[in-house]
Amino acid sequence: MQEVFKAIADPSRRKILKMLKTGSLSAGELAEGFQMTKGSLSHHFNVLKAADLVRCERRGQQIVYSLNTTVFEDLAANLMELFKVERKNGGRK
Amino acid sequence: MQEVFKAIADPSRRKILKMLKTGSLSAGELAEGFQMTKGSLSHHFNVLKAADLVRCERRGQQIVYSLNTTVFEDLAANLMELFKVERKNGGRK
DNA sequence: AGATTAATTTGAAATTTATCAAAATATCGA
DNA sequence: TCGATATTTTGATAAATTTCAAATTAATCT
Repeated sequence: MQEVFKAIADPSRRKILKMLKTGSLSAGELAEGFQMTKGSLSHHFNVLKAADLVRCERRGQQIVYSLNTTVFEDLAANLMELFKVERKNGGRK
Repeated sequence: MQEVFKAIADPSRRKILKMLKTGSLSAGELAEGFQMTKGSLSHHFNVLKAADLVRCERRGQQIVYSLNTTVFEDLAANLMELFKVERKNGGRK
């Protein structure tokens, strides 16, 4: 979970996540939204992957990234722990 | 909002927030939960204050910290933007 | 096989962050 | 006012992060 918090702490990475909200995009398509080099962006992809916030899949010559929303639930729960008062049953199964 | 994301990216700071969930605590009381020096902790307090996640108030010799939950709503909304699909009315007034 | 395109990895420089020890500030009580 | 206590601020250092340029890997096409 620490890796998730670290991942979303960077504005560029949050922008990547937002871009992926509407659907999968290749590394190149994502790069069009940024000034920085593809190499730098690739680093950010790695951080997002390490946090399991995105998945990637090779499709021919390109690598397609997509959002992994399952982590979001954990993040939301974890965030609740920081602020919300305990409930009898925190909504988990 | 960037400052909020940065603030919660650090485990020590998240621990501080959790400790304050149950109620206000002085800098010294908070320090008891950590190994690091009071100076280092004070730095973390500053980061949390900059993000407006905590408020502080001098009470005699000590300085008492408390959670500011109003930011939480903004954070939650901002987080939704990263993952959730848009709604007609995102719940804001 | 060689050339081209798409993306990642590596190595290095610049910046930021976390931490400590020591100095400074502020309040209280004798 | 002086001494003790609580906390912050400063200055320095070590570690992590961001970024670029260049080298590398992988797939496609002729």
